[in-house]
Amino acid sequence: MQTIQALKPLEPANKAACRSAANRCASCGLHQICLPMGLGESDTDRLDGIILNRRRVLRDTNLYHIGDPFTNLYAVRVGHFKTHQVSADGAEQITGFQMAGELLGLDAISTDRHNCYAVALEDSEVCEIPFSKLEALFTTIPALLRHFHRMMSQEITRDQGAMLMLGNMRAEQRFAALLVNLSSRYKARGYSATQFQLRMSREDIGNYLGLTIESISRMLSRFKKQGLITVNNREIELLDLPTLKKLTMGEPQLH
Amino acid sequence: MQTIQALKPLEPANKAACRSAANRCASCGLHQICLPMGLGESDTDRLDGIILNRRRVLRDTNLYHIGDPFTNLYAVRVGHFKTHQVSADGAEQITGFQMAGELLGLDAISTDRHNCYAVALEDSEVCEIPFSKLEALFTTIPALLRHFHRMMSQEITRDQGAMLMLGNMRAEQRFAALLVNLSSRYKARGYSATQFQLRMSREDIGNYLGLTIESISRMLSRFKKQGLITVNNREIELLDLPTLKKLTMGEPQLH
DNA sequence: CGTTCTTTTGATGATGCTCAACTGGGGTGG
DNA sequence: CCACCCCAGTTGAGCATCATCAAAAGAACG
Repeated sequence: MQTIQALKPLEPANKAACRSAANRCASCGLHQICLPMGLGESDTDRLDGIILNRRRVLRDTNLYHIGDPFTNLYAVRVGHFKTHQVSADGAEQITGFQMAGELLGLDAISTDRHNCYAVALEDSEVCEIPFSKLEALFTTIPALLRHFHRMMSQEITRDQGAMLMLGNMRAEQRFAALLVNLSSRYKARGYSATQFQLRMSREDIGNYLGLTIESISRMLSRFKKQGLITVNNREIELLDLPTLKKLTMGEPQLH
Repeated sequence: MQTIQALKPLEPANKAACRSAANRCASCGLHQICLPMGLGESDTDRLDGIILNRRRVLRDTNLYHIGDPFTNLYAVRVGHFKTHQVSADGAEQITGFQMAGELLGLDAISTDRHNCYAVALEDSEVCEIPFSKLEALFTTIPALLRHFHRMMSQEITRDQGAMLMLGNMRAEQRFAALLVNLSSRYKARGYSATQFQLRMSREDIGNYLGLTIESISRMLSRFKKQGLITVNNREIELLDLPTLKKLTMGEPQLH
């Protein structure tokens, strides 16, 4: 079970101790994906200087709730998260799954309050980035500001891609698209592109894709029967990535 | 027809002339919605100083194409735009409708190329904001940077709201949500919240909402029959905004 | 006033949802 | 250790929503 998945014990609350070498951006395996991407050594250190807290978030607990006052951005250090919105009638919509090196909280800047819920899909850790201190750094580290803008812009593009999926694709396309997407993100992080764990429940997958849990289950069975994947609970292997990629495209449109 | 809708003639290509008083941010009716929001007089002038071009975009023509190199952001000054994505199989998805005071091009920052198409829905005008010059201003006008971040963040929230709509709502809810959304945006700009023109075609509406043109047409007829709206081509009046708002919520979810 | 494009309306059907029953793994308690 | 429960997931049957196809009506434009 992920709940009791081994995590290196956190250092004592003493902040200086928390910033031992292993916790520094410079020595973090994600620093070429995460916020410090492209920064020189000294600038990375200055960014490091404002990230005083790592925070552990247990499975199924919230990193933040909608409406919480906004003070920090968070970078996922270990684990996985989902973010979700809730509509007026209480319907939930998962707006994204976040993995190591990705930022959480960008949507809160506009209103100074968080505009979604962020929940850990497994026991996870985040780096807490005080936004006001980050803003202060922007004035003296242009490269940091640049990359921050890129990350926000990327989030916009990502969301618009999700709109494309929800608005235009059939169930099978959407599901294939999610698998291919996860695959490429794991690959970018040095993990296998074809074998990984689905950190989210079938229900989460269905919700994200605008489908029901039953539909997801049926597609998993079908893909398995077709020899495209193997599944064992949440462990999945993509046996035929090229065909899955083709599936994301569906029938070519006529006009 | 909108095609021949009266537009004040543009000044000659002479840039100095183009920045006549009427064209300046300070005297623009949108400056409390648009990028200069909250800036003092002198900072507004400095922002003004980098916006040398207004650009006219005729109906059904592109402000930019996907893949175009990114050099400028654009603020809608007059008219309306739509942005759309195209998937691998050629399916189009409209990701948003933009009106006066809204920014176009934020999605291009991440890759230095535009990641969507922007098309004028009617003869329109935009203010061209050279992004590199804007970045230069950021270092000396913190309030400008702040508000820029807010606008990007707002775009993220907006897109995630659209995901909620596409993933969870039924046809009727989506359509009511669009009407209510347009209504509030016109209201924020000082126009009537209940009477306005639908600048986009039925096809555009359907595409944006993930529905077919026939479904849109049927809902318009139904709403009309129910006394919620009146429609005449693209002219629409919302007769019962409270009920429309209720419709956006659909049946309250059980759990 | 014919041509063309957009919109409306109707009839039919497929995709994916709802409801329901069943399976299997994991944890708990006797 | 087994019995039991509980929850997540799977599978099946029927159905609703919305798409598709088709045709006609209305608006725009030369």
